[in-house]
Amino acid sequence: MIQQHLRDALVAAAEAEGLSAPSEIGLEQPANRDHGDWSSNLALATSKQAGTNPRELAGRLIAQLESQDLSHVDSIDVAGPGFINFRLHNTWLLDVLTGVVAEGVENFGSSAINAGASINVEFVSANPTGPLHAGHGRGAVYGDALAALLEWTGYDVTRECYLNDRGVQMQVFGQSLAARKAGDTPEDGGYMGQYIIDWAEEMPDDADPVEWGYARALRDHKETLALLGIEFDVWFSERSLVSDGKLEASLGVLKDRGMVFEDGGATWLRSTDFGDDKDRVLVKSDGSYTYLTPDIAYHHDKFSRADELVNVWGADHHGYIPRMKAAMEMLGNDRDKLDVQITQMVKLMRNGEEVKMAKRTGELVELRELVAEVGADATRFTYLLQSTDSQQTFDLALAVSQAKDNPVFATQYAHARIRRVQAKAAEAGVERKPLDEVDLTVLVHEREIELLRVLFRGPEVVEIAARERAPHRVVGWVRDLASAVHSFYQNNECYVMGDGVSPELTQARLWLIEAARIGLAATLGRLGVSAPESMWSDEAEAAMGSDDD
RNA sequence: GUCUCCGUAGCUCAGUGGAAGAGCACCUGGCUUCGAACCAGGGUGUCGUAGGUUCGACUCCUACCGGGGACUCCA
Repeated sequence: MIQQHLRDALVAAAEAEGLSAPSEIGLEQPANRDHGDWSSNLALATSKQAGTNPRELAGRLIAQLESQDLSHVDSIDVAGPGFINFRLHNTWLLDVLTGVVAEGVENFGSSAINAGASINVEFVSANPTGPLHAGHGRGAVYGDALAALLEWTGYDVTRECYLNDRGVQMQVFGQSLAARKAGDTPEDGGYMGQYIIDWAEEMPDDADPVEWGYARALRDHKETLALLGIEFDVWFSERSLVSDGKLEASLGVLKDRGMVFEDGGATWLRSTDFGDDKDRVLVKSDGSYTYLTPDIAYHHDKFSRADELVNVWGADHHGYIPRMKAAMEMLGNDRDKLDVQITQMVKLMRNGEEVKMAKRTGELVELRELVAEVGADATRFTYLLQSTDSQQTFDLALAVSQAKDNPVFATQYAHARIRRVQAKAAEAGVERKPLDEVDLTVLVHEREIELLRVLFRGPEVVEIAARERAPHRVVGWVRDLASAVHSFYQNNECYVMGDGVSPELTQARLWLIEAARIGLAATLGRLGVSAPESMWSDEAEAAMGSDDD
C-alpha cells in the first residue's frame, strides 16, 4: 500500500534527523490537488522536538526523503505551515486497479479488522401491535446496512429483532381489536388506527384477540421487511424470558448485589449509582414488571451471546440509554460494549406536505406503502443518504425520479452504462485479455486517473463507516464513484473503442471500467441495493433495438 | 428545568484536529461513435454566537442563542 510505503520513508527520514517519529504519522490525500497527492504533517508534529520551526524542519526531512529514491514519487515539496507534500507518478494508481480486479465484487472493501469478534445488531424491535410505518423504515434499513458494514470488516454478525410480546401494550392492543370486532370504539388509550378496524374484520369470531393480533402484526412486519430484503437471524421473544426464568434470574442477581430497593410497594433499581438521573421502577406496586425489567434480562442475555452489542433505537428512546447501561454494569457487563445508535426522525413529504406518523391516531404511512410506491432500492438508498444524527426529509417524488437529481438513479445508472459499454465491446468482437498481459501505463487521462483515485479511497471509507457506524459515508463514496464514471464515460476523449483509440488503450480502458463496475456492484450490493444491468424496461429496450435497425 | 440531536453556499445536505465540499437551483457550452435519463465550464460562505485547548478547530471543551425530540409505577 502506498501509505505504508510513504510512512516508512517518513519514519526513516525522521530517524536520520535524530527524531523519534510519532506512532501515528498524519498522511492524507489533500482535498486540493494543488497540494500534491499525499500530504504529511510530520514536520508540524515534531518541530518542537527538533527545536526548530516546521518549515525549516520540513526542508531537512525532504532532503532525507529525496536521498531515498522512492518509487512512485515524482517530487516532494514543503507547503503552508510545514506540510510535506508528495507528488506521485500515476503508477501507484495502476496498482489500485489490479488490486480491485483481484478482489472482485465479492471481496472489494472487505477486511479482517474485526475478524474473530462477534457482534449483535438489534434493530426494528417494533411493538407487534400494528404495521411498521415509514419511521420504522429508517431504523430497519440503517440497522441492516450497518450489519452488512460490520460483516465487511470481519465481524461475526447476528441480526436480531426483539419482540415485545407481553405486557400492557399487548393487552391494550387485544382489547382494541375486540372492541372494533364488537363494533365499539376502543377505550381511551387504546389503539385508534384504521388498521385496527381492518384487522378486526379479518379476525375470526373465536380468535383470542391478543394472540391473533400478535400473529397478524408479526406477519405484517416480516412481509414488509422481506420487501426490503431484510432478514433476521434471531427473533427474540420477551415472553421467553419469563418462561425460561431468565427474567427472574437477572432480577435475582440485581437483588443479591443490593442494586434494588423497595419503596411504596414497588421495587426500584438504584440506577442513579451508575450514571442515571433517576432510579427506575422494576416491579410496580401491583406486582407487574415495567418495560425495563425484561429488557434488562434481554440485554444481559445478549451479552452472553456476543462480544459487542449494537442497538438501533429511535430518537424517542435516547433517555433510556443511561438506565440500560447502568443495569448492564450492575450485572457485570462492560457498558462500553453496548453501543446504542439513535436514529433521528424522518419527515415524509407527499404532495408537498409533511405527513405526520402516529400509530395511535391512525394517521400513519405504512412502510409497506412506501416501498410499494418507490421500490425497495430507492427506499433503502434514500434512507441511507444522510447521517442518522440529523432529521431526514424523505421526498417520495424525488426517490422515483429518473434523473440525476435522484441519487439512487444516478448511481445505478453508472453501473448500467458500464454494462452497456462492455456489451458493445463484446458485440464488436473485442475480448478483454488477461490483466497481466495489458499495459495499464497508457491510462494517463485525467478522467481515468480520477476514477482510480476514487476507487483507491473505497476500502478506507468502508473502514471508517464501520467504525463510525455510518453507512451513509459509503453511500457518499459510491455516489462519488458513479459521478466519476459518468464523467469518464461521457467525455468524448475517453471512448473505449473507435477511431484514435489504440488496441492497447481499449484493453486498458476495458479493465478500468471493470474495476469501476466492481466498486459499484460491491458497494451497492452490501448496501442492499441492486446493481442493474440496464435502466431500461424491457419494452424500452426492445424499442431501442428497433431504432437501431 | 434536565438530557439529547441539529445549526456549513439561495435550497437539501456531506465533511477522520490539517489547506472549506457535493447535489439541486441559476447561466453558458456540448450528441455523425460504446446510453445526452448525460457531461464540461461559471460563484456564492462572519461553518449559529462568544470564549478555551492546540503549531493548527467546521471538527475537541465550556457557556450562551435558535430549532426538533425525550424526560410516566407507559412501552
